[in-house]
Amino acid sequence: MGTPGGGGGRRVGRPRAAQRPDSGLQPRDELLAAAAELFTTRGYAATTTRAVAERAGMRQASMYHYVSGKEELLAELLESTVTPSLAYARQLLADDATPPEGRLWELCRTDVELLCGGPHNLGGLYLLPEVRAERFAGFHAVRAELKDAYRQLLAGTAAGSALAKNELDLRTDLLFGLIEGVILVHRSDPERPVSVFAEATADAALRIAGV
Amino acid sequence: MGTPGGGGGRRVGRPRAAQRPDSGLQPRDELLAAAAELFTTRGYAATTTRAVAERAGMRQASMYHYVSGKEELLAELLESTVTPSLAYARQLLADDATPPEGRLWELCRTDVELLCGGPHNLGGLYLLPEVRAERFAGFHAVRAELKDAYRQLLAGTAAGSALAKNELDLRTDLLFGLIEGVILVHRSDPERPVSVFAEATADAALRIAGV
DNA sequence: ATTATCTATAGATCTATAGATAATGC
DNA sequence: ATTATCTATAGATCTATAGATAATGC
Repeated sequence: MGTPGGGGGRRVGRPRAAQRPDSGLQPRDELLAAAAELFTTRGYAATTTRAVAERAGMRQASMYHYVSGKEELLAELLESTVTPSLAYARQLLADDATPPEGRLWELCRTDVELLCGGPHNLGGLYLLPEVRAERFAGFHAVRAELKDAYRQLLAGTAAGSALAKNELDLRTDLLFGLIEGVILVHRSDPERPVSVFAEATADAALRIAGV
Repeated sequence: MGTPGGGGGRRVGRPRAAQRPDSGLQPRDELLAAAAELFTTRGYAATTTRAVAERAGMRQASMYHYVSGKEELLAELLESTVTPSLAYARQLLADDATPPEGRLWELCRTDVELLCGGPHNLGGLYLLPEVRAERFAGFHAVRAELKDAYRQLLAGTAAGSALAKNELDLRTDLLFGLIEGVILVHRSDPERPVSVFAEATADAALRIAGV
C-alpha cells in the first residue's frame, strides 16, 4: 500500500516546475480545492483552466492528466456538496422514533452547517447559471431527491398533513428557498458563528413550515 | 419632438444587415433586453458581446456605439432591478398611517412580484459572482439601502422592537435571504402564478419575522 | 453633413493536444 | 519502463478599434 499521496516519500515522474510545500493532498484533490475557491469567488466561466492548475501548483496542461476539463471539476464539486446532506436526510427519513418536526429542524440545521461551514461558499455554486446545463443532470437528480426529503418530512408534521398537494409543494419551495437563500446571505456577514446561524435558520424554517 | 425610436418613420444611418420587424425599442434598450435574457440564462461571463449584439439585431461592433461593453449592460440591469423596490420601500417607510407589520408584508410581496414578474429572472443576476466586483459598487449601495429599509420596518414591529441589535441583524438577514432565495426557487416552477407566490412569500416572511 | 451601421482585423486570450523530459522502479 | 510533469503550440475564440458605407437632412 505505502503512503499514497501523503507523507514525504519522493514521487515518481518529472518534478513540478513551481516547487511548493507539500499540500498533503492528491493532485486531483489539489485541483478540486483550487477549483472550489476560484469558482466560488470568480465564477465558473470566468475561471480559466490555467488559473485552476496554477493555483493547484501545476502547469495548465498537466491538469488534463487528472481531469477532462473544467466541467468535470464543477460536476464533482456540485455532487460533493449535496451528497452528505442527502445521506443525512435519508437517515432522518428512516428514523421513526423522533417526531417529524424535530427531524425537519435537524435537517435544516445540518444543511446550513454543511454548506456554510466549509472553507468556501460551495452553496453558491448551485446558483451559477452554467449549472443548468444537461451535463450536470446528475447533480440535479441528487438535489431533487434532497428537496423531496424536505417535502416528505414536512408532509409528516401535524401542520403539513393538513395541506393539499399544491400547498405542500409551495411550502416546500419556500422552505428550500430559505435554506439556499440564506447560504448566500451568509457571505454578507461571514463573521457570525455558523452554528448560531444554522440554528436560527432552522428555527425560521419551522416557522415557515407552520409548526 | 417627433417619434423617437418608435413608429415606422425611417431612421437615419446605414440600415442593419439583418432586417427584422421593428421591436419598437430604442437600440440601447434592445441591447439591454438581449443582455437580460442571455445573462440570466447563460451567465454573464459565458455571454459574448457578439451574442448580445446579434440577438439585439445588430452586428457585434455596432454595440459599441451605444455602450462601452458588457459591464455597462450588467451594471444598468442590476440597478434597474433594485431601484423600483427601493423607491417603494422609501414610500412605505414614510407612511406612518399603516402599522409596520402591514408595510413589511407589502414590501415583501411587491419585491417578489417585481423580481419574479418580469420576463427574465433578473433577480438571479444578483448572485452572479462577477457582481461582487468594484465596478458594481453603485448597485451594492442601492441594495444595501433596500436591506436597511427591511431592517427599519422590522425594527418597527412589536416583535422587532424587542430584539437586541445583533438579533435584529440576524432576522433581517433571514428575511432578506428568504426573499432572494425564493426568487431563485421560483425558476424551478415558473408555472405557479406570481401573485400567489408573492403573497405566500410575504406570509412566510412575517412568520420568520416573528409577527 | 450627419448618423447608424457595416466589414475587417489586430491583439489578446483560452483550451486541448503533441511531444520532450526528469524523476523513480526494476 | 513507467510515470508525472513540463514546454510549445495550433486552432478557436473574443473584444475593441479603424475605416468604409448607406441611409436621411439641409
